[in-house]
Amino acid sequence: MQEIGTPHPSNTTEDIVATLKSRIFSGELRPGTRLIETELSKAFDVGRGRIREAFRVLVGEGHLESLANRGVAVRRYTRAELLDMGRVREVLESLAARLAAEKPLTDERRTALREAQERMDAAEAAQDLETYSRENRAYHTLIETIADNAHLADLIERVRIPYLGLRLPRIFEIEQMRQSNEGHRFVTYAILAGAQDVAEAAMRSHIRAGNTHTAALPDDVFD
Amino acid sequence: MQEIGTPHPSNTTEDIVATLKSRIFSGELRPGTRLIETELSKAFDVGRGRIREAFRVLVGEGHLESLANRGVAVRRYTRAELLDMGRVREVLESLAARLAAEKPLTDERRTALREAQERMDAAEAAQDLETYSRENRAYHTLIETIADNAHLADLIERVRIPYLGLRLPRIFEIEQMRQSNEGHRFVTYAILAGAQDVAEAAMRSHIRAGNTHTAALPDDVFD
DNA sequence: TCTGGCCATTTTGTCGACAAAAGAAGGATA
DNA sequence: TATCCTTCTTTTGTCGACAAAATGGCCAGA
Repeated sequence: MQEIGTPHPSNTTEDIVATLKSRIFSGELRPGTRLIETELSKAFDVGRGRIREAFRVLVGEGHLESLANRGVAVRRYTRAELLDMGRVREVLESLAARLAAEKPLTDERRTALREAQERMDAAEAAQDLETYSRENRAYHTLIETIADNAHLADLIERVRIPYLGLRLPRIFEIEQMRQSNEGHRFVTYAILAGAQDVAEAAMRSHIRAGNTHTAALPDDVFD
Repeated sequence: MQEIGTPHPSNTTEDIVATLKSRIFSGELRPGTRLIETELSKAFDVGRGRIREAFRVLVGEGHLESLANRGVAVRRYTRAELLDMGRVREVLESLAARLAAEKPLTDERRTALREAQERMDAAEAAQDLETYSRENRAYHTLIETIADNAHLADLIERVRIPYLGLRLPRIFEIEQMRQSNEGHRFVTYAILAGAQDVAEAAMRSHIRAGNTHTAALPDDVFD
């Protein structure tokens, strides 16, 4: 028996996709975690078919991997894959920086960019790794927004996620944070000045520096 | 009644995905074409559910778009989107060229690359647009193979497809072909010489030239 | 106590059936 | 003749049920 006006549970496939994705992003669902259809079916109060379809979308997007008669699991990454993705991320984020520098900036956006930089500077000064990490993420997203290229944002999402999914021992040590933020300042000023080549180059070396740390990750991160 | 040893039609979801994708690639299924579940269900001799799951994968990969109570259709692209993708493609293919130049090349690969270039040269000399177009595709694929970065190849596929799906009036005019192949020669020699920066820059301007033509496409291509 | 095979349980893969939504056809009214 | 409304058909969205595969536990034999 069904409530009037709610012919079917209102959790649409897209809702489920979005929810699952955010759980993967947040690291709540760690790489390798197997997703059980019946479980989620009950949790979302929805037929198994809908869960399955949501799974397929995520597989297509590359966030889940399917396991042949064993359903799906949150995608895992080898060190080599992570490094491969790092190289790609380098050029994608650099392009975002270039495009951002290309656009004529509105006053709102100039302000937003400056404030984002100031928040990172403050976190650096306070040596608050947690806040810095969050603001760092927001900063890169802001640049993608300014770059205004939907495809680029999609692809970047695809090479950025696993960094969040992995439980890294300590993503940023204090000294790394200092170097990272110095990179940000170059990028910020270049974008504000409309210096496209500089923005691109600065972002590239900024990301590359991050990748160097990835390469040095201990083996037990890849469980 | 079912044959022994074939408990279910052997068309797996992945098979269906692959088939559909190749039809989209080849242009047999043009952008905007609506895909009917029951139709494909009969064609593949498979339940509708499996077709649906295949659809979802393709949606996740970005090759199909879903239409809210009207199923899915082959993804369409506006001119603006195509240009956005062009910018992204620029940096991705350039990275592929750089990575290819980075790798120590085996003799087989040196030969393969030289021969690919020679085939394009021959097509250029013969003014055979059809062959050149096919060899051009193979050439870029070869570079991706040499670059040996699975993620990169995936992402490139995602920004390359629509060019093939669109029925362009004439992708290459003779003069365009000549310019395009000159670009290829730079890239080829740079990779053979291990000149990473040159390879990257040459590929970038090669792709950019192609994008210029995209920008000049007539409106009626976007039906 | 360890090893190996057998059985119960869980979980996935698949289909067919039903209901809702969209689209097409045809008729009535102005 | 044009427009709107009412069917009727097509197509999608959803679920539950069944079969195959994998998993885990149990017991027997060494």
